[in-house]
Amino acid sequence: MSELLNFNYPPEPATDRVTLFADVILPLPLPKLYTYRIPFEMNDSVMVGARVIVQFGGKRVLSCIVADIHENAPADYQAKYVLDVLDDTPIVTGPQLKLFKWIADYYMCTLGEVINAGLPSALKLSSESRIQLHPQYNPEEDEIIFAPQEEKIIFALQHNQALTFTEVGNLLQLKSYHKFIKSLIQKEAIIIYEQVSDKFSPKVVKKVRLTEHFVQEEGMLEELFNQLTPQPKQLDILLNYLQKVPVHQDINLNYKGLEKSELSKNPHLSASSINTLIKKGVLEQFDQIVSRFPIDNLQQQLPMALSEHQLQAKDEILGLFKEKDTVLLHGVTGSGKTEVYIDLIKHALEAGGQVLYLLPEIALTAQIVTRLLKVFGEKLGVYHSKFSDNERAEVWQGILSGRFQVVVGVRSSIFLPFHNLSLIIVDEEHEASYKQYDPAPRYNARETALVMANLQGTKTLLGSATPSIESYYNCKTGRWGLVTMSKRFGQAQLPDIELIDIRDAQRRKAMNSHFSSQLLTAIEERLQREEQVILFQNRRGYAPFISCDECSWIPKCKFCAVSLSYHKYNNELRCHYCGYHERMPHDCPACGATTLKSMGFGTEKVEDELKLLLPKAEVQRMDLDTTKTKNSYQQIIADFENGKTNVLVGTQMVTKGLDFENVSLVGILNADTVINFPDYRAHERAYQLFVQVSGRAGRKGKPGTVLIQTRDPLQPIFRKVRNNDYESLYEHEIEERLRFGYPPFVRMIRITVKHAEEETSENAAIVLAKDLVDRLGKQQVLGPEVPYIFKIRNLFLNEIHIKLPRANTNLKAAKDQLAQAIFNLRLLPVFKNIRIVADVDPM
DNA sequence: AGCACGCCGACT
DNA sequence: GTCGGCGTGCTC
Repeated sequence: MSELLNFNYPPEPATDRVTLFADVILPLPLPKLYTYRIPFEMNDSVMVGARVIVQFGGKRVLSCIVADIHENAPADYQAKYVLDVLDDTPIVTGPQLKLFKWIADYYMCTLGEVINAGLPSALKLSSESRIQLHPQYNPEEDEIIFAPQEEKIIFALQHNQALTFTEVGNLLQLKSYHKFIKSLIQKEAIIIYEQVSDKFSPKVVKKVRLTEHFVQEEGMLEELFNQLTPQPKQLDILLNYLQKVPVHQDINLNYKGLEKSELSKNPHLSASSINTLIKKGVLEQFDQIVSRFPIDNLQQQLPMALSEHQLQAKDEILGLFKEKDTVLLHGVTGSGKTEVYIDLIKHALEAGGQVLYLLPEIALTAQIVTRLLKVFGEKLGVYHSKFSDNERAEVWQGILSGRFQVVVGVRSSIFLPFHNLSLIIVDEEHEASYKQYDPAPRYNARETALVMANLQGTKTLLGSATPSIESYYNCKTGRWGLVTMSKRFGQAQLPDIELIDIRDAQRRKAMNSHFSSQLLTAIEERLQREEQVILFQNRRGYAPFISCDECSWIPKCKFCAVSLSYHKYNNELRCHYCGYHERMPHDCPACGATTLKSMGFGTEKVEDELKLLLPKAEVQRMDLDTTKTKNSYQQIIADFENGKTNVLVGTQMVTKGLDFENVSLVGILNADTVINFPDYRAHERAYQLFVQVSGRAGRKGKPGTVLIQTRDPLQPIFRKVRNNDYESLYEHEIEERLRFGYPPFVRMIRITVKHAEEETSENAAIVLAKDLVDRLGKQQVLGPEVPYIFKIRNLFLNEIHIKLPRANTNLKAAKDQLAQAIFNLRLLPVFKNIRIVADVDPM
């Protein structure tokens, strides 16, 4: 859809007496809604939740969402007119608008930012200013004197319908081309118009079918055969068509027709003879909108019958849903939670509602999608960040039209236009990736899901083998229901977990670089038995930093306060915070020595060394660097699945959702970096990570082994992981959180103050913190403090933490105070350019 | 977020 | 004298 839009919309004569105004959400980080006047003839077509086109500012034309329609004329300004309506039904539903509002309020961002994150950009419209020749301008007759540049533009416009501003710039090889455009407009040789194009285009296939009267009327087909006998090629096509579309068996099959490409891919049948048949009126061509999610070759399959434990869990969940809105399913890895979900989804669908099944990015794999497609077929929509924009828009429209009733998706699928949810599932509920950190909205999809469930009066099921402390606390206090599955599915047993003391191994000279001989031997054994191994190292790249042996020089990022990581495959030093990279120097830039040594180790080094130590092993690495291209992830998984690789080395990525039957050993190369992370959640995370990785070992009959290398084998967390003792982890953690005042006992807001000058950043943080103490009380404000990484992208950081007791706090009031304090700070001229980010419930 | 307006340095 | 740098402020 594209159309010319008149700039100054002329109001039509009043045919309808009511003057309506629309408050719209612009897709910009603006704090409030903007009010536009609805032209009378659009009174009936403008709807809340539909997109309209408006002019915003001097020339920008934007599409935006109507949030409200009313009759209150703005008192202090003249409202511009709504230019056009894009949708004949709302694309944002009522409950969604309420949810967006909640997100904006709770996470302290603007509605525009929520819309921006939520809408696939194919549903957002882009406008680009274009120029074209003035309709009244006649180059032959009108004698206007042009500058040479202007002549160039006119010439170009005589050969092109229109030019965008950028194109004009390129044409003239000039940045300052606006004056020529301005002058041409004055001379009435050109006009400017805004083209707004709707980028969403459903996928269309060309199909053909027999013209109706050949199938409707008796004997017509025989006659057609006779007619076509002299043209063997055309007859061939007809026979081919009838073979693939057996009209004689069922007349209705003809209606669906056959893809044109399906016919022409047969080398004997040429496209031209197909076209001849179309011209003759034997066949007719038509377009059909098709799904971008083909489910061909997938047989609908009934889900496996639930085991006794699964049935029991399901019944418990349904029982608890009668009294609680939220239930946590705590099931050990391999206990078969997914089957329970599938069963519950079926149950919810039968009740006639929609279902949202949330998964973290790395857990949403082809494996799980295939499994769900087999059960739910065309009813299933998949929403993944790797999908193209059109595909995402298609899921959006598919939910609105009722085509998709189940959606499996990542964090951002919480924004989809559901209107009739009957169940939300949040799997791997503890995952930190449900929280978006940058940019705004800094929302947590798990929390947002609970709010959405509440808005739509439905239930939420959270699932995890290692629940977050906060969620478990909610169960303990009785707010949520808790269902536990403690048995692994089938004969699968929990893996045997062993610790390897690195220090001891070093003393005994039993370390081969980063591998203990125990781990190496174990890997070799598996290779001999043709079993597979997963190795986990929580760091990508080759080495986290390098250092000169002579002078101890360490390369640092120019823009961030971090050392550069060494990536061997492209011989680069790279900053993991801003992406800055440079070539690895040959010798030390500080002292000239050729003694640069890599320190520490990442996945790349593990892969490298393992290949040297075990030359026979097929080693593959899976981390951010090896999964950048579109299909690389699937390829790595496929190679591992069919046994082409024996050892998979990777980061977090290898810990989630992958089920490989042949993996009998999992190795954790350095557990200490995970445990000693400076954060109140470090132990919780470490426990989750170790349990999740361990879960990859030994499925279906074979008990697996997990080897953990550590310098501190007495660290209590290992005992808890070995004994699968979540309760004891929880008891310990919740006590600490109560004692030191952390969630779930307080709500935290992290405020980051950023400025290019170290001192200004610090001063602003001090002033802000002081103001916050006055407003909220001394107990509630911590800091400011300089974070461990004190500079990112050339901005110096300072942090303030606000802790609001969960009980007896007016959260809204506190956030208003915070917003006020930030606003006031900016009023001071020194702090004009200060950037402040508030992160509610940071992870 | 853009995009205009506005006030200071290096060029025809 | 102009071009063009980006600081600041507004957009219904």
